[in-house]
Amino acid sequence: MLSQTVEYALRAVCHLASTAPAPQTTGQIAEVTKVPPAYLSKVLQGLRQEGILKSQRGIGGGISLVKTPEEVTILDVVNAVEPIQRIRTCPLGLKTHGVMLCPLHRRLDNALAMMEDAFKNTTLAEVLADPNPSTPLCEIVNPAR
Amino acid sequence: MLSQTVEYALRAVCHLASTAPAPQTTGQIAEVTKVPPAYLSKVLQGLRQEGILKSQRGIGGGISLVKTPEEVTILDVVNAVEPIQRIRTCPLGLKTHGVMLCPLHRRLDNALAMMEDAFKNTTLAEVLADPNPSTPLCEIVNPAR
DNA sequence: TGAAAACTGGATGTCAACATCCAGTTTAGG
DNA sequence: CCTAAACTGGATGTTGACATCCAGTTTTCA
Repeated sequence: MLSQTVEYALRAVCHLASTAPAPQTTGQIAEVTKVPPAYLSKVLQGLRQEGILKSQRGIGGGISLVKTPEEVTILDVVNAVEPIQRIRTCPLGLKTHGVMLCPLHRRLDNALAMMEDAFKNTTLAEVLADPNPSTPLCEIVNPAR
Repeated sequence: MLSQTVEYALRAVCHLASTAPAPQTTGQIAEVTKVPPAYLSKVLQGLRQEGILKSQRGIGGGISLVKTPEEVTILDVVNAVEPIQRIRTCPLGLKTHGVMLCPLHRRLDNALAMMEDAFKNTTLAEVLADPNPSTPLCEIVNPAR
């Protein structure tokens, strides 16, 4: 449903949010998030080009968030990697474009809108602050057993 | 977000629902739904193998719904083509499996659940009965202008 | 200033989704 | 029983997502 690349990107920014504003190297992020390092490098490049992340070369460098975790939403990250394609005109290309989606596509787009909204209303800071026993990347803080 | 194949499958079953219980040939469906005929044939085969559609060979044959439009939901069709993958265990493979999703994946799965619910609560009959000026496959019945 | 750390960009490989084509099979109806 | 209609299954082609590798560039710090 959500692409693998989106999943990787979200893991990475969540980790960066948890260490913000300190930068992390691609290797560090890859290890924590369990994303293939070579591919993560490409994903992070994309996020940098979209203005979500910034990078610093050389010793002590790495990748960090451009904004604070409070200012970045899940939707920002999703849209930077693979924008949610809302259905705005009839996919069959009929002249009924504009607001006149047929009942089927109206419903499909409503579902997309719900998802978009949910993502728009969640910041990285909220994810980090969630009163959940596991940390954002799933390592147990308070094992139940 | 939703694959092209799911879109094609939904168009096809919507058309079949509108003509139910009369069968339609692959060619007829392809024309109305504007789906590549050769590919539609494969999609319909999949839906038949999943028990959503049935086929009849020979003159006068074609494809038709197994159940009535009232009994088939959008989710039935979506799941037959490309099941919605809920997040049930930690995608990082950490030992925190079960109900212990981290805040990030809990939110992603909630979004999937919302979509799943929306699809589960809409039958083909409801789509057809929608008080919308355009028919399920977008041809205008009452042009506004 | 030089060497190691770290990102950058391009080339390349793999695989599944999307798509097409056709020979074969089944069936209705004359 | 024969022919045209219609589905079926396999082979094949195309493209983009996922993934890897490496040579090149930038930067820090000793």
